[in-house]
Amino acid sequence: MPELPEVETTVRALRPHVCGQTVSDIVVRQPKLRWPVPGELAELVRGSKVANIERRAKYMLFAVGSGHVLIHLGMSGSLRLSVAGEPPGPHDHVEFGIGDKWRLRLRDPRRFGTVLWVAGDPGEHRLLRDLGIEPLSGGFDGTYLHRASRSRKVAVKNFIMDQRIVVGVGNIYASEALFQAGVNPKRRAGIISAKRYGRLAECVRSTMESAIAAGGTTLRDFTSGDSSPGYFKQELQAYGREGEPCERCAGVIETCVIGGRSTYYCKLCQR
DNA sequence: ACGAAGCCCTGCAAGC
DNA sequence: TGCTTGCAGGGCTTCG
Repeated sequence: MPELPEVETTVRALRPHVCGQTVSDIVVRQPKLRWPVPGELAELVRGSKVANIERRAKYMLFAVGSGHVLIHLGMSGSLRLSVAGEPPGPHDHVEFGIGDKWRLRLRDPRRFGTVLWVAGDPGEHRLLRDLGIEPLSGGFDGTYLHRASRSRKVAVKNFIMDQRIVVGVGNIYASEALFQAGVNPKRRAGIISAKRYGRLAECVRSTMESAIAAGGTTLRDFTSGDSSPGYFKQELQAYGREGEPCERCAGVIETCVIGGRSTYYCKLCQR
């Protein structure tokens, strides 16, 4: 679930329920995530208010007390609010009491997610300091991509998934944006023209915006235990559509592996 | 500096 | 039915 649009959707959904509320307690059932959940987390945040929730790349930053709780959903994570009293699921590894009404739970079967405490400036944190530009920010455009890609030999799909270049683009939206832009995902990043990067940047942006508008794929229902599948899946034109007709030409969606990740594209109209 | 591969986990679907 | 295999929306780390 968690690429930029899903993380953004999560943050927007949580804010009205969580901001201004006091963290009453923390339960860590499984501290072995991507990195160990800090043992002192509970005493650091218990009794403090959540002042704000922000997103940077695919990370969420909860401003609590004197610092921030940094959360990444990894491959299989989701954050959901349950009403207090509802029993946790088998993969609800970390849980925050929010006020006296809610439980905020990190559910993450594969445990690639992250829950860390950041004491200082989050922008200086080692996980955040080298991150690239936000694709929905003003500075993200074809000129930026073109300049950053010169002499790069990686496939353009890997290039736009590189979080040091542009953040938030994961395996699904990389295929989608390249499909919309008519750019072959295997093409070397360094030989693509500025004009084509202009179109690609627009397509990355519009794909993200459409997905956010569709509500992402997580956290549709706060009070129920499981989340609904989300609407954007219906709008995918390339990802997961192997063998189906291309929506933009007479071709057929094919699949290949780039950088170890499955990739969907149309050989005919993506050059 | 860059690029490719390994690795961290569990769940699920497909194939035998 | 039950086992094995491969694959899954991420990204840090290591190696060449």
